[in-house]
Amino acid sequence: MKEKATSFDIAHLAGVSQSTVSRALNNSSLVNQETRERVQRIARELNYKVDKNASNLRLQKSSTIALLLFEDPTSDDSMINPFFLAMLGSITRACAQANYDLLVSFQNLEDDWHAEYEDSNKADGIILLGYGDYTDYQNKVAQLESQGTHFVRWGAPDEKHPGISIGCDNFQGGESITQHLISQGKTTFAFIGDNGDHAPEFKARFTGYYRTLLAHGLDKNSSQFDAISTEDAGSEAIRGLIEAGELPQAIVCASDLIAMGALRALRQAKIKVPDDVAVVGYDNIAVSAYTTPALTTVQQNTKLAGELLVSALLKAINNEEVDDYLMPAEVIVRQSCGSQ
Amino acid sequence: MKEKATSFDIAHLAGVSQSTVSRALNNSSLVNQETRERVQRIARELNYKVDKNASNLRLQKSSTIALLLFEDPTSDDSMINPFFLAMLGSITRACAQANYDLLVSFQNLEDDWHAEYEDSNKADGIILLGYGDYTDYQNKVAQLESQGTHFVRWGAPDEKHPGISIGCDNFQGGESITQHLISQGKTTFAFIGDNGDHAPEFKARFTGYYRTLLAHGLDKNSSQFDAISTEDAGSEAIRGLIEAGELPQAIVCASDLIAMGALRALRQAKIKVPDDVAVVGYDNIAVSAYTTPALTTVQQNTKLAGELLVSALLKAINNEEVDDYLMPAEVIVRQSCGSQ
DNA sequence: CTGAAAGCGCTTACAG
DNA sequence: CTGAAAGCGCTTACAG
Repeated sequence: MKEKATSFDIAHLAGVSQSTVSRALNNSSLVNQETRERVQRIARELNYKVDKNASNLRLQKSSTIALLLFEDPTSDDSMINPFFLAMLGSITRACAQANYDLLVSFQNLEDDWHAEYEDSNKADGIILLGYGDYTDYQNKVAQLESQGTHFVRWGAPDEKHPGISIGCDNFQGGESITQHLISQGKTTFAFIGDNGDHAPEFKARFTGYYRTLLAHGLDKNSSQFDAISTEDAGSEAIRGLIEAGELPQAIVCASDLIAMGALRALRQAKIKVPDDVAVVGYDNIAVSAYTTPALTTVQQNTKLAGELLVSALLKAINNEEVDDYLMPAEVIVRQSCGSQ
Repeated sequence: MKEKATSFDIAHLAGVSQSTVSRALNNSSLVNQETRERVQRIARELNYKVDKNASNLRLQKSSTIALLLFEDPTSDDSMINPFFLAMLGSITRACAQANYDLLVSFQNLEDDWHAEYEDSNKADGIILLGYGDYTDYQNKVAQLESQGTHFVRWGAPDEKHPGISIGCDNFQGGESITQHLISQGKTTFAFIGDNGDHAPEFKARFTGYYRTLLAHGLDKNSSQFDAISTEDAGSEAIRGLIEAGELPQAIVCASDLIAMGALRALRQAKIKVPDDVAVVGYDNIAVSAYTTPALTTVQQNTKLAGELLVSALLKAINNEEVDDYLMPAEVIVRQSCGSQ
């Protein structure tokens, strides 16, 4: 393995000072064009690359963004929520476009919380995805804020949370999907998903759902069953619902993963979807188009979300004013709700 | 935003020299225990974190691994192959466990090829995932090798490729799935997927498929249709197959994505799977369990793959001897082949 | 347009 | 056990 070339090596070969090499490589207008071209040519020949550690140290920045993914503590360790994977993809692309590197870290509950990315100058800012344990999450966000760390979080704006948030309107998503079911003539409902303060996204979806029923005078025809965002929890909740007695006309699941489990449990119980009961999900993960029947769901635009998260963070890093942004959620109609 | 504390600030507060602070924080045994504890306490109070750029610069390493994902140039820009996303997840976990950071980069064809991660000291080594354009890929691998970069690639060992490879046995996977179909009594076959030198993984799967037919004297009963790894290509190929005339008893797809498209095209043509024709895929992506019928496919163990890639790279970085590794591929039987 | 010099914040060989 | 000093490889204010 060859020794790595430094700017001094190039300076020597080009017969100029090291300062001039640095200027030439940074395309400074201060340097003679002929000199600049010569230096750049030599740099290319030597396969020279600026040492990022040195340049970052000098410039006190890193051109790197850290992505922290907080997973649901109870979710299967080997499986990452497909929705976050999709987000990861779009964030990666957006970073590349902005010429930033992306440092990825999955935070498990057991891990030490290390938000040291910015403190240690490894990253100029942080994107937070997911909640993990919500109480824990709030502490972490508060800590980031108090340290003056630049960060953006995926989620709804919230007075309890400082910092910039980019999210998708879970309340409106809950409304829209419920509205769709009502317009299909459904009159009795069940909501499958946690509805507590520890799961704010699900709670907002539930609230949108419930308010819509209320507006139509259907709020008495609703039940709710707890479930975290896994298939197994969905199946479990459906078994509870079946045991509880009468089947509703429509089952609204707080996530696609829950809906997958619901479809499975219903199939096992020989209950036909959508003939006996309509089922809808939330997230529009890739799988949802392929279930039997294909799942009607609510889409969050992950491509746009990634772009917004990155551009908002970059603005924050440059100390520009940034507003929270709430994207609209869009109903994707497939077969599981009986519309088609 | 507060100024970041440096080791000098801590030295000042602790009444010791900056060298001692550095030693104390690195748990050097050279420092008095009482002093060490005092320094560490003050560091904690100030929320001090070692500046990674400075320490990396000094140590000439980065404790960071770069993951380069080469996508199929023709695949939909907004969609990342779910198989790679799964790999990404397991690599991220493995890195975290080894206390390495992970820099993620998606390389599009249009992008400049920049393997400068190690050259610029941003990463100590590189993991290559995917091929993109294969000819291009070979040049890049050769370039990495000639520069003495530490890298590991996902794929089969190959004399034409220098460097360490970790992969899954595509030849054996092709054999196993074909063997399974033959044991189900199938006697006529079609293979959907490219079979050229630009797609070595598909080619190996095809070769395993074909050799198995040959061994059973069934090689005359086989046709092959080109397709890259997308749904659309799969649908397109199936339409070609249908137009070509007689339907085989089994369709072997070179990837699950192709198989998805195949199922779609067959459904549109009112051809029943598995009653009229068996269909099998390759990869066991999450979606494959949810298609109708659920897809029989070949699994590559992504969790193990991620761990092996990371540990092999770490060994290479430490200049230890590393061997190529070829994982076995496992047939996952579901409904689409008619076995259940 | 160019060069000599300072300094970013660390780690560690050297001297005590 | 501790401190003073060198040096990792850059960028840029300063002087010319």
